[in-house]
Order: sequence, then structure tokens, then C-alpha cells
Amino acid sequence: MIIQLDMQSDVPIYTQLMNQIIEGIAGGRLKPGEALPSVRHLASDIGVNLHTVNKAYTLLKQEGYIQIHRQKGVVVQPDGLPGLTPEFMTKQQEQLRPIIAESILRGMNLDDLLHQARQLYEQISSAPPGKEPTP
Amino acid sequence: MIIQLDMQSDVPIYTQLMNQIIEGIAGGRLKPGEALPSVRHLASDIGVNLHTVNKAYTLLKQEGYIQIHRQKGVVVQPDGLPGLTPEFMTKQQEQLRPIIAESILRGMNLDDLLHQARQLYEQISSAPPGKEPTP
Amino acid sequence: MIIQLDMQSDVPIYTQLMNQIIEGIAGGRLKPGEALPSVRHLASDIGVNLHTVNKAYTLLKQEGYIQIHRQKGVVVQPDGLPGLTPEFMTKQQEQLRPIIAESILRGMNLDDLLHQARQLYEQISSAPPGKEPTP
Amino acid sequence: MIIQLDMQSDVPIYTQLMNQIIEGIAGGRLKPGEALPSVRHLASDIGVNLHTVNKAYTLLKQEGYIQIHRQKGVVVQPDGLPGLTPEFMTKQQEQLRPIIAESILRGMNLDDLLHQARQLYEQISSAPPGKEPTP
DNA sequence: GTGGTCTAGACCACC
DNA sequence: GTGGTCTAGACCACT
Repeated sequence: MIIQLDMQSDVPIYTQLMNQIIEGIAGGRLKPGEALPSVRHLASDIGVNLHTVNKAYTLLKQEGYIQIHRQKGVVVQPDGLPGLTPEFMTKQQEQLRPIIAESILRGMNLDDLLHQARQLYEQISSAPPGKEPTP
Repeated sequence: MIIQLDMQSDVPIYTQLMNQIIEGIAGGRLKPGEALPSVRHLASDIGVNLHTVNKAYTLLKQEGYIQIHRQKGVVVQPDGLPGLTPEFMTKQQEQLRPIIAESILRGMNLDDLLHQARQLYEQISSAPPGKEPTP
Repeated sequence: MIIQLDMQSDVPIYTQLMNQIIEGIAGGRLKPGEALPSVRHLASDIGVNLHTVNKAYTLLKQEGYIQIHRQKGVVVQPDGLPGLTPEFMTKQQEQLRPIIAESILRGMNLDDLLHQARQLYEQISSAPPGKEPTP
Repeated sequence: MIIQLDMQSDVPIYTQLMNQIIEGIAGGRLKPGEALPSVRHLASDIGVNLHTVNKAYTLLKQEGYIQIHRQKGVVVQPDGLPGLTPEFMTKQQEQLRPIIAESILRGMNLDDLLHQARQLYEQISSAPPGKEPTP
């Protein structure tokens, strides 16, 4: 699992971390039940502060994407993931809304937008780097 | 033009303001060339500090959505926007990526996602609140 | 004498006015002793406030470029223009300094900069629109 | 890096700050990748408000001269600048135009103007104050 | 009355 | 401790 961080970005490092781990799970590169590196290990690997990794893990746990065991360490949620709660749907709409508004304003038509979304959906769920999905 | 702000939200007020104005333009409730309220006026209307509105306007100007006109005050950009520049497409992808990844992880299928996007697109561009253009 | 103003510019209208009149004199389109339109006339011609034109004229007078007669109205200074005072040289350097610094930083070499300056010098002093220099 | 501000000048403090930092980079006194003082530190050093420094830094960041790095703080842009884009050339001409017009009007001949430009170019790019790079 | 600038003080998110 | 955000109040330049 390779993590790419942009230190100049205005999106917080812990958020970037969360996003990349979520993408990893969504793409199948991280399987349910699989172990994640320890806070200390990951922090030194990617060269960020312990607190930063810790915050990302804590939030991922709160949102139900991972489990934090005292002994086994950090593992990807094996018991089924959160699902499409009403809260999530609301959050999703609020996030999509400004992106779509700007796209409209720049003259993007509906088909192009949907095409873009489809492409990203397939790209993310296809999990290019890492093992082939078990045949 | 009605502005709805969520003071509890973690998204900055000036960003909420920007988004709502962009949505207003995208939906046709704000027409190109139309005047926007002055910084002071809008600030007292929505009950925030003058500088907060000023920051939103300044950023909107920098991104080309509005003009700050020496005589007419603040007006919606009458010439079109830059359009679908490569920079915009990259930004859009980076914004969409984590949203779609999380959707995948929560089990949303492609059709539902596209449906959601279509609905928002139509909702935003239909300009629901406000009078019909006088026939 | 045609005046072109940019209402969106962040440079004040009265400054734009001054610059254009100075350019007009430098280019020979306005001759020493020649009359300029009255404050009222010019203001209504270019669609700006009386005070704005008045401020431009007052400053031009202060700097010695024009004279304001109670009866003859406003005329281009016939008695010889200010000249290269030490104050002007200082001002000029302070204005050029940041422009040149930025040019250096963007990789413009000295020859290109000088070429640019020469071109502008010749362009401005050649006075394309208006009468031919008396043969 | 010594900053000299003129509190009486009509050019805004944040602009003076920007210009001096740009000159510092152009002259090699500030090297690409080098750290700049924090907003608070610089503000107290030069005796202005924190927000004034912040504004200068924010604008410099927007124009690509510096980066605001999540870990290292504020650093001089390590990658080069955009270069001589058409937008820059246009902006440069619009800035030079009134300066040159006024110079012509005051009787400065072309050679003297070019001499002045060359001198400033060399003065700025020679980086006078500061130690020689240790041999 | 408009936007632009500056100051001051406070809280928060991030690292 | 860092930058980011918000508030508040003041003065000025411009129109």
C-alpha cells in the first residue's frame, strides 16, 4: 500500500491519509480483516507526525472503516462496512453540490459529467496497483 | 437571492457564501451582469462580519465569477467563464475521487451514483426559487 | 483624443485618465498650448463623475503638465515641461524596481527587457493615431 | 533578509512586503526552497500586524512565488516560476507604458532610459547585501 | 456610500 | 507554534 501525500495541498494530511486508505479498501488493495501498519510504523514510513496518523486512524474507526484492537493492531473492518445511511447521503449531496454547480457554470453538460463520474468509479474500483483479484 | 448559512458547519462561512453564489449563477437566479449587494449590505443582511463577505467576493473575483466594477459595484461576470480548462478538470477529479471512493465502499452501485449526480445537476440548473422570468 | 478606460481595473480612473493624457502629450497627439475639453465636457463624454476628471486635471496641473486658466480653460503646458528632476528620477526607479525584479525572476534576460523598453518608447513617441507630424 | 518599509508611502504595506520579497528572490538573497519567517515572527520583527504579513504571503503564494508547506512553514518556491507567459508580458507592458510615457514627456531620451533599466537590472540581480556564498 | 487597507484580539485546526 | 478563520472598529481612496 503506497501512500502519496501532498504537503503543499490545503487539504489536511490526516484527511489525505484517510482518503487514500478508503480508496485502498474500495479498490480491493486492502482486504477486510487485513492488518494496517501501526501508527508509529506508518508515521515514520511517510514522514509525518504520530498525532497525524493517529487522528486519521481514530476518525476511520469512528466512521466504521477499520477496527483498532489492543493486540492485533489496526485491521480493515471485516464485519461489513457502514452502508448508505441517510447521514451519508446528505453529506454526499452537500459535497457534490458545489462541484456540480461549478461544472455547470463552466459549461460542462450532463453527459460529460456522468461520463467523468463513471470513469472515476471504474478506475477506483478496479484497483490497478497490487495483486490481481483472486481468480 | 436568499443565502442560507450553517454557522455550526466546519466549512468556513466565506466558502459557504462562495458556493451559494456560484450555485445562484449556475441556476440562473443571478444573471450575468446583474449587480450583487455591496459588501456591507450583504454582511448586515446575513449577520456576518464585513470582512467575511469581502473575502468571499475577493476570491470569487479571482476565480472569475464576478467583477468588482468601479462604478456599478459588484456584478456577476458578464463574459463567460474560462470553461473546461485542464486545470479545472484535474481539480474536479481530485474533488470527486474521495467522494466516489467512499460511495463505493459503502456499497453504492454505479447506477445509483449516476442517478444522484443527474438529479443534483438538474436540481441546480433548474433555478427553483425565484420568480419565473416575466413573459 | 480618444480615452479608453477600464472600469474593472484596480488602477483608479483618475490615474488612468492622467496616464492617457500624458501619453497623448508624449506622443504629440496633444500639442503644447492646445486646449483640453472642460471638466464637465470630458466627464460626460467618457461617462464618469465630475470629481474624477477634476482630480485628474488638478494633479496634472500640480505636476506641471497642464495649465488651468479661468477663461481659456484647460490647456497643455506651453512653457516647457517639468524635466528630469531628482524627485522624478527617484520615483521612476521605485516604480521600475518591482517590475524589473519580477521580470528577472521569470527568466527574462537583460536584452529582452531593453528590447521591450525600446519598443514601448518608440511606440509611444510615434503617436500613431492623429495627424502626421508636420512635414 | 532585511525588510525596509515606508509607512508614509501610499503604496500598501503588504505590497511593499511582496515587492521586497520578490526582489530578495530575484537577487538570490532568498534561495528556492529556503524557509521564510513565520507570519507572526515577521510581523513582530517589522512591527506590523500579523494580518498584513498574512495577506502578503497569501498573495505571493497565489502568484507562485512561495509555497505554504504544511510542515516546513513558508518556503520560497523551489520549482521555477511560470516564466514569460503572454499574460505576464501584457501586464508588464501595461505597467511600463505610463512610466515610459512620463519619461518621454520629461525629455528623457531612449539611451538614458535604457541605461537606467540596465543599471536597475544589474543592481537587483547582483544581490548586494548579504554574505558571499562561502567558497 | 463603495471597496481597500490596517490594526487588534480571539479561537481553532493542524502538526 | 503554525497558519486559517472570524469578529470588530477605524481610516482612507474613490466615485
